[in-house]
Amino acid sequence: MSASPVAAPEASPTRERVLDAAEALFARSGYAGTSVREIAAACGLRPASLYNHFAGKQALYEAVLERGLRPLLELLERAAAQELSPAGGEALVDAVVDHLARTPHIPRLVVHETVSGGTHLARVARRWIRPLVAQGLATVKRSPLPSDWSEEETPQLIAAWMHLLFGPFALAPLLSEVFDADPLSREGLERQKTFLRHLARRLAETPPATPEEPA
Amino acid sequence: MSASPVAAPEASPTRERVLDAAEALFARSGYAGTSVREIAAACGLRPASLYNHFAGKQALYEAVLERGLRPLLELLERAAAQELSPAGGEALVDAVVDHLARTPHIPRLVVHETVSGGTHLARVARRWIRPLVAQGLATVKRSPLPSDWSEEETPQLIAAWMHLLFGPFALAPLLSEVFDADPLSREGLERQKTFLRHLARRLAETPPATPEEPA
Amino acid sequence: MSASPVAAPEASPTRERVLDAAEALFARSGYAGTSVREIAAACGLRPASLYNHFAGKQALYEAVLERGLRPLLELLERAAAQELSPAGGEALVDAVVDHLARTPHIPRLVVHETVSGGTHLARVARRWIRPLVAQGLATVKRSPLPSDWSEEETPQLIAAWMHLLFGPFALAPLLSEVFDADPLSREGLERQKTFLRHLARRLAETPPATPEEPA
Amino acid sequence: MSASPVAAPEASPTRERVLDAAEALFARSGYAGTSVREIAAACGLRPASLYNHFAGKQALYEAVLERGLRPLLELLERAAAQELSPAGGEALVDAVVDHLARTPHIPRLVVHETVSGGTHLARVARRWIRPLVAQGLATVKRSPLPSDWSEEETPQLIAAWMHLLFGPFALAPLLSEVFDADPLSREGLERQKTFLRHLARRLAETPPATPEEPA
DNA sequence: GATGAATGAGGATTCATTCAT
DNA sequence: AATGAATGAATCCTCATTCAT
Repeated sequence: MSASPVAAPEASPTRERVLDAAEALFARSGYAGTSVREIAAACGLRPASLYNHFAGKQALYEAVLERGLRPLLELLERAAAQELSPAGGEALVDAVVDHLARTPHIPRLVVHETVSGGTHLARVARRWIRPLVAQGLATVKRSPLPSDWSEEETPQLIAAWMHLLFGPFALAPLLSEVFDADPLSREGLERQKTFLRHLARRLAETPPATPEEPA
Repeated sequence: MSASPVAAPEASPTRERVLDAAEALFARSGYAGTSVREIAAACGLRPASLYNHFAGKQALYEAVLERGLRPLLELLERAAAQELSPAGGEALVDAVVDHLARTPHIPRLVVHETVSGGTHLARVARRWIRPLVAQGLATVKRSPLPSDWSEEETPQLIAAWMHLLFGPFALAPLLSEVFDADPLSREGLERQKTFLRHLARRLAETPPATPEEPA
Repeated sequence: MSASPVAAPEASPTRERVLDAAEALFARSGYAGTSVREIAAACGLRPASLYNHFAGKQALYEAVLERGLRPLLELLERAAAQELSPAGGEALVDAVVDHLARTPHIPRLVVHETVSGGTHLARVARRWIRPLVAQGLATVKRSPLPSDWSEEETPQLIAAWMHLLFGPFALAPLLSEVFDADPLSREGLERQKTFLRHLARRLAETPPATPEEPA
Repeated sequence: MSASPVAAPEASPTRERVLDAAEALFARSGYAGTSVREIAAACGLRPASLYNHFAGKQALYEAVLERGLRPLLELLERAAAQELSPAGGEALVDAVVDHLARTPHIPRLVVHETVSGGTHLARVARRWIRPLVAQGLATVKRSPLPSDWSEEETPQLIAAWMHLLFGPFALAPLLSEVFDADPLSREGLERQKTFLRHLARRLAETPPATPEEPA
């Protein structure tokens, strides 16, 4: 398989090195804020050499996004495929946080892309995320657990979890500055997981009888 | 500056027009992704003219951030100054969402800046947000309402609210694509407020006695 | 007229300087063989400055072609408008040679463009040259002079005159090398005019009764 | 090179394939307008492979010119070697048109090279064409046929035939556009040959007594 | 206050070429 | 003989900025 030049279109030590460097830089500074020169320098090449591996900056960017997003989407797909047991929510939260912690560039990349209204993610969204969300919605509707959440609120709930899961990674620089603690450190992540599990539990439980909120 | 005794030190119709255009573009594409030309075109000027009003792109950017952030910080300051009544959380959520809805560029701008590790926001954070957070933490600690949340979790809680409040604005393009509904439309915002109020209530209430759960 | 920025889209000392330099270089080396740097250097500017006057290399090229072609086409148009007197052919030949001699870059430019199958000239051809040729054909047909030339041969005849008129200018470098005499010098041009007049006379006259010639 | 005793010093199937592709592309777009990549792609190789056959782009170009020019020059040489019979002019015209029609890239290539003042053709001109022209001139002077053409006009006459022979090939794209008929089609070439024979006859014949042209 | 023109620095990309394989 | 990978030089062009007007 090494001999055939056609076989695996993506796999070569250099190619991966380029992808790694590009991933880090795109995650840090976004598409527009990253220059091909920087990427080349970061992986010990000259700019011209990158073009032996990728058709251009845009193609490189999409390859980075593709490579980074696939495992995440697969994780979510696998999760969506299983019925959500009561404890399942917490397990999923843990799994996602653990995954994101292993590829911390990706959530920042995703947020960069999303906040810029990037066309590529829009395509990914349509092809991958929408079915996922659809399945998630279906699952949530079927599951008995949400107590006082109305059906109308489920989109917000799903979006909220997205913000809660991606936000800490994407906004890590600011949070680190504000709270004097690196949220991506081992303890930071552990705390985050504990917190999100706690939150998941609280949201899944039946609320106490609400004493007729006056206002 | 001569007329209004209270207003900002510099204010002129053109200046404001430039700031408006720049705010929209920086919010859409970030600092690196926005060119001075675009800004100039968007407010009917030539690039050279912008330099009659701002020292440069960076200065313009900071002015935009400054102008956009001040009211938000003041809102939070006022909120932090009051004791948090039980219903106060919900009121604050409403107030913040309403404010952000009125300046929807700002949360996107903030997320752009934050995710890029922008140095400017870091400074703002140190000067403005940290004291705010400190005061918030103090208030939360004093307040009787948090039920089963440990002190350790308050930073996460505060950060979580930040994600929940800013996320929907920042990631609006993706959410719109995924949920087939514009989260920044009137109904979208109303739904979001309802949801967040609901969430605030749930988080503030004492949880039912959770019998088991060993870990 | 100087004050209004809209009035004359083409006219400014610098712009003309750029067009002059570009015309000479494009004529010498063709579109692909001429770099923006060379053009800039040839008119005492930096490359970036050219973009204050032209949208890009292609636009500059088309402006050169436009500017150079218009007078030539107008000359031909005026000529085509008049009936072709017997001596008219010779006068036209003289006029065209004189015109081309005054703008010797243009025929080379045209040949460059033509031999490259340039898309721009194709458009010009359709819009300008075709009607000209049509009119020329009509005139020729109406005129009594062609003696033994058949109607079928008129396209060839017209094309031949084109080659005879443009060729000496376009291929001047080679001819100069081969004949040890600059065809674009004063005497060269005079000789060329004499020759073409002679040729025109010979082609217009009725041939002597060709006795034999079987095939 | 081993098999054929007479043939070119270097010849290999691949080499010829490369030359073919290069000839077509150089003829279409000129030297500067043709990239090594294009040539390689056109003959199913990678750019690097070309360097196994040619020292570089320039060498490849010269090989193309060499290969294309040699038969043409030999044809002219043979023609020049014979006394020019009265009908010889027409026969030569036919022979040249037939030859050019068989290698239509070459005239375009020559025009490209010539109009660019290419250094290579200049060398070829000095080494090959000048002697040819010299011999042609000598022949013409000796020959009784030109009637009213003065000796001074012979260079123009020779150049004119060059324009008439090469022009239709080189400018084929434009002519095709203008006359709505492909001059390189079979009928087009036939018509061109007829026309040029006609022209040659007319130029060779003694003109009728010119009635003292007044103007 | 507005701008046309100029520009140094840098943008992405293509070029012809080399070399180890 | 063929090529993947690397690269210096050059490509066109955009950038933010300045300055005289």
